[in-house]
Amino acid sequence: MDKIDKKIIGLLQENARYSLKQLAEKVFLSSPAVAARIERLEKENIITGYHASINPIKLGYHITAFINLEMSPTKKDTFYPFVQQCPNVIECNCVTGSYSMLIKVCFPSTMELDSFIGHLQKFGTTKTQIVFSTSVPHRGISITAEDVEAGVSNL
Amino acid sequence: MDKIDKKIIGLLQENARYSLKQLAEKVFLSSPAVAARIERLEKENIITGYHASINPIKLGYHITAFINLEMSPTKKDTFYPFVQQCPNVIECNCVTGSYSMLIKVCFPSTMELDSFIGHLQKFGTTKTQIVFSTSVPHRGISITAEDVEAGVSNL
DNA sequence: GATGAAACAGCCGAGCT
DNA sequence: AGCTCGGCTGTTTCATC
Repeated sequence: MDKIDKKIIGLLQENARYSLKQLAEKVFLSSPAVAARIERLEKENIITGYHASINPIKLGYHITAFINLEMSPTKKDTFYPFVQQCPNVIECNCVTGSYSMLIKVCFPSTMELDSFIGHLQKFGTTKTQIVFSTSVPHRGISITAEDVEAGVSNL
Repeated sequence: MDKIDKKIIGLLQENARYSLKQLAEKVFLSSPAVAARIERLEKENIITGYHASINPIKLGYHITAFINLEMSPTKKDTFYPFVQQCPNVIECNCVTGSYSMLIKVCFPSTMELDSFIGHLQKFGTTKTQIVFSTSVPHRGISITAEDVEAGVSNL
């Protein structure tokens, strides 16, 4: 895991559809060398996937919200399969604090969100925050050369 | 925006590095036809990008947390550039409720997180939730044929 | 990790439905 | 208008060094 690996990762975070040749030019290596590095990064589970980002609003999903759910741990066995299969769940984390699950969801309107929260009552009590605007859209952790040298962020 | 477009979007969400030919086979179209559709979806800002997902832990970022920040709106002008340039900020949303900003961050350890929260005090009061585990990793809104027909999620 | 050849995929134009 | 088919170009992959 050297500087070139990090550069490749950075480039693939920027645009996962760069061709091997394009990547090779940018890191001053040959295409086969880049291909081998990417294969290794995938095998080591450093790169876990390549995903298209889509605009939920253009698909009619106008409401994004974060739901904090206070749930007794005994309910996990039914809760986890539920959130995993629910297409409106964008992300779900188990977090510290009394509101133990933090769930990010997307819905066409507040009506469907309301209905979803209703279903969540089965699992525990909820506290919902609807997003107004997004100043930083979801992105990967940045791994530029500066960060590497500094070890931590440039606070 | 028909069923085939949605299928293509779904496939690119699953793996953004599928070749045009692979996509073409899966949707029973020719590669040029798929290329034209993708170009259109990008131009219409339905597809906003293609990004590699990486495992933060493998890069030494062991702590992920959500920070709720209660901030007076007058501080936005300095806060927005700050979070946008900070590489540890994975996502930042303006949300309803008294804790107006919800910030997702990644740090090597709790030490750096603590230091970051210290800096945030300039902007307002914070409430932090550290992530223990992730039951649903960040994913795009799913747009399968079933969803399209149902209009909403299969609750 | 580089190079060169062969296989493969992508691109552009013409013709079709 | 949008799709397919053909050929040319560019890209990936494999063998060799």
